[in-house]
Amino acid sequence: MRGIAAETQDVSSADLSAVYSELSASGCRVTQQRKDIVAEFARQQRYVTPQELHARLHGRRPRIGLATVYRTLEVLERINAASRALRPSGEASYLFCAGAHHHHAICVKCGRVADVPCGPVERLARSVASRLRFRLTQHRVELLGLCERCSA
Amino acid sequence: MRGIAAETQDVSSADLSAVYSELSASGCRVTQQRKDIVAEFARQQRYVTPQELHARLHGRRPRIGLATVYRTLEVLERINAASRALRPSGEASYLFCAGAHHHHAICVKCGRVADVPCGPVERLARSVASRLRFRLTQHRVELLGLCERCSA
DNA sequence: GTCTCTGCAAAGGGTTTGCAACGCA
DNA sequence: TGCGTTGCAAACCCTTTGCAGAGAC
Repeated sequence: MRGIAAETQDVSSADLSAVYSELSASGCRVTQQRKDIVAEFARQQRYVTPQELHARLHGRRPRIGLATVYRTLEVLERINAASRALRPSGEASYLFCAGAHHHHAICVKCGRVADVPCGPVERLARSVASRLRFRLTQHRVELLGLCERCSA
Repeated sequence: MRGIAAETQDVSSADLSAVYSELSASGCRVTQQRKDIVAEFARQQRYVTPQELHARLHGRRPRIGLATVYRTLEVLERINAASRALRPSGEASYLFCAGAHHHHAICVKCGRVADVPCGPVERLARSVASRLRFRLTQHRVELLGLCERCSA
């Protein structure tokens, strides 16, 4: 389990390179726009909307279009480098997050996200499902609250 | 825990009356349109979008406007007679569902919903949160799969 | 009689799509 | 060079809002 993401907004360039490789391996081009988007996206360490990301990238050269941000995030989700969620308003938001299936604990104050391993959740889901005579195919869990720092 | 909803689409008129009373108690008018919407909504026993509900009510006399369906579902959620969720597309959908906080197991084939009590979920959430040093304020759980009948 | 609700249609706002130019590989 | 990608703007579509008339209490 990884705890609350470190304070620094630096992201190891290894993480970025891994994404670029995966893009390549999936037959996608690694363009300057995609690099810029991924770098800024990874820096966030929280759920961001395409619109927010676009605003942060604004003025970049070359100028990045909103549609490109949408399309890039869609690609990142497909190669498992991003996780998509919906805000209550219906807006989409994405978290830069690689690796095996897991869940998230989200700080309602600062937005930072901690990973929740799937194991315990899956055991619970299986036990509940068997009581309901339900054949589970998927489960979603989201914990909301205050992270250690924000609850101080 | 209530299991998969019964096959019959009849809804006890007691359920409907309870909603009407709650509407009244909240200072809302119990109009013919609201009665029609609640009756059709309750019959569904699954998550439905305002648009779907409107289509089913179409041609009713008096003719019901889509905006009225949206407004009524919003009111129902406020008085705890409906639960709102978002489809991956971002569309809103509602389930007629009263009572204490709980979660849902949803059949991906027929759409029927079984209630999942909150107890076990809350225990899990607390244990995970304490490991993350997270002060939990809310949690959301959704189980997806095949109900007993659809997996046969 | 008062005040909420309704239907209609227009406005709003996030997301997607079409297309010609661009630029990785 | 070929084909995926980009920027722009228009199209989409769900949802919300404004308003005058209708209806609940």
